[in-house]
Amino acid sequence: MNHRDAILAAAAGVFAKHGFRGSTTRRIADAAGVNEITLFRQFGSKQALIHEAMRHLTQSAVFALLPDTPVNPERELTDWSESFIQHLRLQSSIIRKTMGEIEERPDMCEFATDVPRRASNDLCHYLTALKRQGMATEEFEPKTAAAMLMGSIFADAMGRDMMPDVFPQPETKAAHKYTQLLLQALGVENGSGKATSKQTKRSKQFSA
Amino acid sequence: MNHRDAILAAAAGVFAKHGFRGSTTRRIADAAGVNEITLFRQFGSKQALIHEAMRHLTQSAVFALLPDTPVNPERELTDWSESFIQHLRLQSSIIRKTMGEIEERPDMCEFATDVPRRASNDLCHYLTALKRQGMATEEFEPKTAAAMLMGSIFADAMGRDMMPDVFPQPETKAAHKYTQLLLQALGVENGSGKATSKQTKRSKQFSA
DNA sequence: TGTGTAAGTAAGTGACTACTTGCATCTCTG
DNA sequence: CAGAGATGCAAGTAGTCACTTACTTACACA
Repeated sequence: MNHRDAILAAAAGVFAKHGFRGSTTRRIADAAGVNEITLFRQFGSKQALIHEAMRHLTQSAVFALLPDTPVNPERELTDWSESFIQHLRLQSSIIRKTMGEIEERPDMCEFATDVPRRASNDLCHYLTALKRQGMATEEFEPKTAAAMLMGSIFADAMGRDMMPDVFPQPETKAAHKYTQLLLQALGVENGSGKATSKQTKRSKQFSA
Repeated sequence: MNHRDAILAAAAGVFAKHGFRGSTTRRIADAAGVNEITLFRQFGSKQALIHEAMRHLTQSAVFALLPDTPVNPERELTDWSESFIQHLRLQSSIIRKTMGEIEERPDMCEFATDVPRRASNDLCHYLTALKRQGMATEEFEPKTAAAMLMGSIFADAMGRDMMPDVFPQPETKAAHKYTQLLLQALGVENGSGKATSKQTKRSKQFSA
């Protein structure tokens, strides 16, 4: 691996563990297996290095796309939700650090908001299309519905390790459950069959 | 104000702004209008002081209670949601800092999880009662529904100032909108009678 | 008046921090 | 082989941090 890339990866890792203040140049250099001075020669300053590491990280973030026109809402939305929650869980440390430090370092804001912004945009478009195509029998605001699904997923990804008893079990089904409950609110029929099939209004996926 | 209380309040304020590492004893002492040495004589160490300040803070946190037996779900849940979101917004700085540092300082965990734990418990009980009383026509898991409502509110309180365009407008109605959408998912009849779909219903006025 | 307690002042300690300088070493390329 | 650029090493700078020591002041109470 390139020295430069090793340093960037190390910086991201150390930042995820210790935040900005805790990311000493010594720690980053040790993690990268590189002399501390190399950091300064390559990036100029600690701030520039971490800035660069964050940009590098957010640029490489990808997750599932939603189709332009809904076909099987339950499956499409569940796939998306699971991909989204997985991304948030993998990055949970770094997200928590960034959120905690955003008031002191507003320059980080663009990196922190990039992913959720794109996600919200995609989801809103999808929900609007759902509505326009008459696949939802209930009235709803796409933005509110999108904020609810994303918020549930976000809170789960951030909070479950701290208080597992507050979130639905098992962890692996949580995104699916949030998605189903949201579709229930929108009055979207249970999509286990073909999309154009039945007209029933209730979905009882939670019978226990 | 007592010197001790002034120091505790100052510590909480400085922590909310700068986090643990950024909460230097000098900053806290200045904010409290007290000599730096007084901190150490009163609390022994910086860590003990901040620990004490956090305990002091969480103990004084109160928000709206849900009734044991639901009467007017929309109003009761909306009141609760609004009180909860208001609490989270007021404490958003301190919550973000605590979340960001919880991996480095697990001893803070109990303070961070105390409020949401209590909230989740209350909400789950309420939703279970709703179900037991047959006030919800749809099937649902109380824990999933509770996690969704709390998650939406939490994400809104944490994220709106960073990306206002992602959340429903206006800010003051957001908690109400999340609550309504959740009730829609549970199949709880709309108390205000302005929903376009589904059975509209009788008066909701019941309490003073 | 004497005593105990909480607070302030002054000075300093050792550890850590970002960052710099000077010089030696290595590797790649022409 | 020669030169250039990247890297390492040793040492150091100026600053901050939590925390300590030794001494002084202010005040309450008996």
